[in-house]
Amino acid sequence: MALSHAILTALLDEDLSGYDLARKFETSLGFFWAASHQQIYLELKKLAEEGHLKASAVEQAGRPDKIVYHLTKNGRAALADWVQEASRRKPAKDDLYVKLYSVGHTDPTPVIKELKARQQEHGERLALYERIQARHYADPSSLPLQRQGIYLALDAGLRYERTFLAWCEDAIKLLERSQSAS
Amino acid sequence: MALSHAILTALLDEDLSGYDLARKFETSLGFFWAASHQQIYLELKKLAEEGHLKASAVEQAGRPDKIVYHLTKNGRAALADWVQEASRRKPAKDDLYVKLYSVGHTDPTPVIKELKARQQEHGERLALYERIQARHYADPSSLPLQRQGIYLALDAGLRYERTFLAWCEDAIKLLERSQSAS
DNA sequence: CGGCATTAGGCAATAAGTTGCATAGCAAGT
DNA sequence: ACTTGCTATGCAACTTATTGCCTAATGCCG
Repeated sequence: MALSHAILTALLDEDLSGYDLARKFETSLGFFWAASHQQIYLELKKLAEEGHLKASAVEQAGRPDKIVYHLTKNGRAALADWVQEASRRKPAKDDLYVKLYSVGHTDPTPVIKELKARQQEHGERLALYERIQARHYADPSSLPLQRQGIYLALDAGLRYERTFLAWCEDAIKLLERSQSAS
Repeated sequence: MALSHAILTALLDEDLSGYDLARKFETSLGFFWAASHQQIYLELKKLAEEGHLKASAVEQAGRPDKIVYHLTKNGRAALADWVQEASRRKPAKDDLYVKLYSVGHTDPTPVIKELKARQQEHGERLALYERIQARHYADPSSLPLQRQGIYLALDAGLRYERTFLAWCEDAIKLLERSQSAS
């Protein structure tokens, strides 16, 4: 229901092969909607069957042939419908929060360890977002409309990572304090 | 893989029936890991079969009988193992961000509309978190260890909602500005 | 008594996502 | 000749989650 729409969205800009899409989903749209190549190839097949995409085989010299997908009028309409549908907030579904609930019952050390690992991980992600922003979205008000949406998504990512990191730090402090107190 | 652990976590505190758990997942842990009653009953069955939980039928007067689940030593160990495992960040997987990528290609009006709806929704959620915090977690440093983890999860929720709302406001501003400019 | 909400539990079909594996062409290095 | 790595596509099995539906006991309201 949703990866399919992400794929249609990615194909608004340009025709792409499954392989191209898989790489695109490692960055950009993939920051917000991750997908494996297996899943992508499967969805592409379905979308082509449903008439949302048109597949065309492209012979290549020097590398394997590929199948390039093009968004049809049909697909464009389906995407527009989906954009119009209201969507709801989703719970975070992050293991970390669940683990916090066990803190009083078991040793908090592994949770602290994980918080520190997350600090690292989210710090790296923040740095990545910051590089992208500095390189491509430094001046948001001068951006063409097509880039403004992406800028906003990136901005949401930046704010999220910063908030998470600040929380992380405080969480570690609190847990370490009560650990040494006991 | 994960709801099962959330259930085990919820049963650390007290023995509960499937029905009780389903209600618990409407708040508290459910803020971070949502689950329907169908899914919960299914997981409970599996967990009991695997020996992580012990099921006991309880006859009730004045209401239907129920099955109460108790965390076994086995289940407690499995949970401890899981807490020790490292977990990774998850992409947001929020439709809204995907929709932003389509902004330059279709009319941004529905996206603005959705942003406003989200403002409402996240505002309500924030208010709920704030009520809970004021009522139960007003003074974090004096909290017993068992409540500190929950406090931290709640705090993460509070910060997330505030960050999201601030972003929402700016996003609406930007999109409305470029809409009127075109 | 009838209807409705609450408590309590469940099944079946489908959708979505993950994991592991397989195939194959071609280029470049050793 | 052999291996490594990138490009390119896919299947199968499994887990996880969603959706829609169902049964049944009881309490309460009118």
